[in-house]
Amino acid sequence: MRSTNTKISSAPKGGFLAKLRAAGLRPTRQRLALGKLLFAPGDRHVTAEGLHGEATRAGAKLSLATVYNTLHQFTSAGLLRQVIVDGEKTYFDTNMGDHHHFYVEDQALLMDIPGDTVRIDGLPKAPAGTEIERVEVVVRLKSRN
Amino acid sequence: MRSTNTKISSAPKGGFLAKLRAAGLRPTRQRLALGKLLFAPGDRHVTAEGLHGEATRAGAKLSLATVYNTLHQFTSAGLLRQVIVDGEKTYFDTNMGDHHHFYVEDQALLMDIPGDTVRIDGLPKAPAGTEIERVEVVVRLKSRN
DNA sequence: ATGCCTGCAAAATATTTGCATGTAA
DNA sequence: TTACATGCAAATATTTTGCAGGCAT
Repeated sequence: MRSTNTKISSAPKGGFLAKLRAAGLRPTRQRLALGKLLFAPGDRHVTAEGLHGEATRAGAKLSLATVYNTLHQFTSAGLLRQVIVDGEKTYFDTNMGDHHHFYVEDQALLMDIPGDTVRIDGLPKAPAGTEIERVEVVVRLKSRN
Repeated sequence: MRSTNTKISSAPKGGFLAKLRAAGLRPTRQRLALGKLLFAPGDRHVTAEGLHGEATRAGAKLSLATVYNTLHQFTSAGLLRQVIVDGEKTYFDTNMGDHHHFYVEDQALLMDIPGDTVRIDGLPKAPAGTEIERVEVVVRLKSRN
């Protein structure tokens, strides 16, 4: 590495650094850069590739593989949730609350639906030997031409 | 090709051949072999790789790419539906009726939930400029150890 | 100082496409 | 016969892993 004078411990993102440590993840330059992008605004939906692009444009130097690894680490640590809607790309959601999703297929655009307004009735009980982990609702949309 | 004496038009699968023609798809050896596997029993869930394995074991000679292409063609023709639950693999479902899914994550096992018993209330209306195409419910299960 | 953990290059896996070739009309 | 659609090899896209080396302790 050329020049690593960057101070890391200068209290950058409020609780985020604490969250990282609690999860046993070291606050590296890469983690902090991605964390800043992910947790700064409100809720976000990102793909690995999209986030890598953002980070790169913001001047961070990291590989796409690191973005994948970091997203999965954040997910294991309970900071992100994985959303499966597309088959091609995996989305990660910063909204950890109970909620569902709108997905506009022709724009590959993902939006939250607040969870507490939605009620699902009439589900059969889980098959023998299994238990329910989560119920996910995806409302697929197409944009009106 | 070595020996192509196989008669194709000997009325093999009841309505399936007619369906193919209606969709503008020629009843080739490969299509018929896959169609037979897909539409013979009751409802099925397959992956491209799984179906390719079955077909090969049954003695058909075709490449995995052809299986992918055929599955997509059947989907466009309205004979199959694509189900997205896993991110890694794409599943195809022969059940075209309105229904939902159980998905056992640790076994990559997909099961139908009859659609007409499930009721979903409290969904917000579709965002401006879009309309609802389909509402999908996936109940994620884990097997009890 | 040192050993665990990180980050990335390279590999693995999944899917799509371009074109030589077979097939239905 | 002939044009068009098909099926597969090769290319592409996405994600995971093994290990050299950086970092917190």
